[in-house]
Amino acid sequence: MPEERASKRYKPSADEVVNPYLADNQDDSDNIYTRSAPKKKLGFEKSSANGLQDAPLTNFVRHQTTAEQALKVEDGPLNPFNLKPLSQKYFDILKIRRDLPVHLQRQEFLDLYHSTQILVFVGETGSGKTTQIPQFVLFDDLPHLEGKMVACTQPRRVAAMSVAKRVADELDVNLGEEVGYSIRFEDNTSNRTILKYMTDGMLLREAMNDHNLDRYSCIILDEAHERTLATDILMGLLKEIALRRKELKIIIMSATLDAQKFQKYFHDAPLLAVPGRTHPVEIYYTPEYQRDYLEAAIQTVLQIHATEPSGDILLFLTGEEEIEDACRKISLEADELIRETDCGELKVYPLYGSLPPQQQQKIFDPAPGPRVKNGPPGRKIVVSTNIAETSLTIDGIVYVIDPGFSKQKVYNPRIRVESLLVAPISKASAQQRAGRAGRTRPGKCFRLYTEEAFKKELNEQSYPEILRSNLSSTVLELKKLGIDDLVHFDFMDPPAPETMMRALEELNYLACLDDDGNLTPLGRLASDFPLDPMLAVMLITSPEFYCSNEILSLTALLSVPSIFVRPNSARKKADEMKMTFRHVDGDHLTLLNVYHAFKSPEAQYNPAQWCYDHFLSLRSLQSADNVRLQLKRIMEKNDLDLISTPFEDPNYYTNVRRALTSGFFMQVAKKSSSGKHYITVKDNQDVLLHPSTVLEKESEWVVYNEFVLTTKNYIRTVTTIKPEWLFELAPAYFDINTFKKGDVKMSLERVKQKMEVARERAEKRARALNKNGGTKSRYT
DNA sequence: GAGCACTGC
Repeated sequence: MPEERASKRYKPSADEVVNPYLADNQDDSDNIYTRSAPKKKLGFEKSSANGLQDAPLTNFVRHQTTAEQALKVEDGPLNPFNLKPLSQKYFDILKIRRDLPVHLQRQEFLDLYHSTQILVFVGETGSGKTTQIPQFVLFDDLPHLEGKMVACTQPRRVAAMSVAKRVADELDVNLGEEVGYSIRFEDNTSNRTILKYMTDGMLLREAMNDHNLDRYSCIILDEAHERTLATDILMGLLKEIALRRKELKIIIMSATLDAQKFQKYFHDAPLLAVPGRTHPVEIYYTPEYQRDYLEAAIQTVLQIHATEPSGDILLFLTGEEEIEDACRKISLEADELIRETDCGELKVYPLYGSLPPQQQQKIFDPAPGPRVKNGPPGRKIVVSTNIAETSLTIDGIVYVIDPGFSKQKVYNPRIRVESLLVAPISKASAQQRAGRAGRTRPGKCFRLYTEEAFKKELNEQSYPEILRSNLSSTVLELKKLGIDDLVHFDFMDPPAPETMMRALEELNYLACLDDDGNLTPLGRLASDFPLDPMLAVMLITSPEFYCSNEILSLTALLSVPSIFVRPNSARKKADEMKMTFRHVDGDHLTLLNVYHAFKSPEAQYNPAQWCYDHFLSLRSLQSADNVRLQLKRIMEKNDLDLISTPFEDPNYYTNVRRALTSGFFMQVAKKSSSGKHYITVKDNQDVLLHPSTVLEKESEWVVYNEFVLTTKNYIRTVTTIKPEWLFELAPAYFDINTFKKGDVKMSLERVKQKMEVARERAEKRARALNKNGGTKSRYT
């Protein structure tokens, strides 16, 4: 079988990593990113903010320090950042740190860092870049002298938290003081903080209110190769900020693969590459195309178990159902294998995002021991989605099986639908997967496709998220970030024009942007909420419908994973339980009912038990509570009233439905004349109500929360509305002249006529009433 | 009569 080393170890030579242009022209002002600001000598003669007169850093000159200087200070005895004596634990960790590959290149890093405003840094797994580089920067940037901070972004919350904790230990400070982290719902920093780990989304949020990110002297974007939406926007933004703030330093950190693309994007920024520390992984390909990759995967598992030395297996599949199915089959076949041969026990663990945390934890259980004394040891196999590719690391994996597929989000701007499709992975992904076999010792990766297919059919990189998403939120954010000219915004990968047009159009209908594309007051308000624009607009306008408390709850519920649990073993019971919360007018109102029940004293007495009994997800309900609180604070900050229609008022639920319509008028469907399906308004797509709905089939007009494209076109989470509301609440969108001829248009015309007649009658009645003096409910 | 790859504010 053909072989290939998955993890190459290399150290780039100097001419590979140093851009000659920059090296020769360090002070050339033509290069906009070369820093040539005067170097200040920053002594401590005067009393500095921290009173560090005898501080170990006294002789450090900002942006002129050397590795040697830093090493000496690191050796103690005083902590340079809080002047306390350094602990034994600190020195123990220091030894390990000095052993990391990145340590050898500290001076090289500083030289490059001094020479440029923007630096691209490439470090493979195990190089120590995430923990060490920000510290290298700290000793050179001395942000505390300027009242600034160094920021390091991560795509995931757990990473931001755990790395911050690690680095706080390494610097011998308390987490939240000199070193802290900031993620949604939790800001663990203080006025002493000089190094802040944070999610990329969090930094983007900060940029919305601080366009120059003035509180930072250096910004490090880590894991940039993952190309999250937030990282992509931040890169474009930082490219602009760099022009306005010549003294700001920027480091883009990435795994090897597309470093050149980053360099090129940042005006040929210099590159520093540091090797990683992983074990070699042998790659095996199948000699021919595998029609049934699931079957091939199972056979490979059994073959490894029967013939390979001990070591755990990681198998990548695409989704929950496929994984559960594979786990069952593997267990059955393994039992048979054990009966027939003398091989060890095989323990099978599924792993995917929606698995309850206790079950996710099980993957870390050690592999089973031998069945008989002196027999072959047992083995564990983890069958996982992409979650094991980046988010979760399992030590002890020696064998990886990669069928070459994953579920990927795709966006179709024409019908404005995001959906999940099973598609071939990229070469970069395949390499990442293979790398999972070499974390603790040399490993093997079995690719269930041919080498030819790998070379010719797989894309180099996965498509960045920005090319696969609905961008209405992003466009609103960009506008709030002060980017007026979106067409000329320098995206690393510009999204499809149609996607941008769709987003602008949607925001215009929502009155978040005016006809010239400028942010309206409503748009500015909406951008303050971490929500999809439609949800934000619904929430902001809800006080007008006397139900902002209810819409606040509903918005939170729609922003978290499904609160309904439906175990395979008890589907019927779960469905029955759901029906006890049912509101006939639809799923949104049913969600609200569940939430209210959850908040009742009876449920709060023992929420875990209550949720279990009612087939509800405690995790989702709690996170909805969390989101609700955050949104509530933003509402209060913006003086948006929190009000309810009295529950006894007949309009209680009607008001909620009207508020819902005011945000989701673009997601309305009407029953077809045959009554067999629904048609989406304006897009004229044939859709079906999702089988999970509690809605009765008679409803003529509905709003829906999601369009899901699976085996069929479904609309999910649906509630009935009155078509009259559409003209009343979104007259610009429901301009009959803009509709294509057909079913929907005809119905809308009839509704409009009826409304005319009713209006005339009402006027007559009103004139009569006025004479006699009438009353009106204030809640409609 | 079905499903929820994974993140993030």
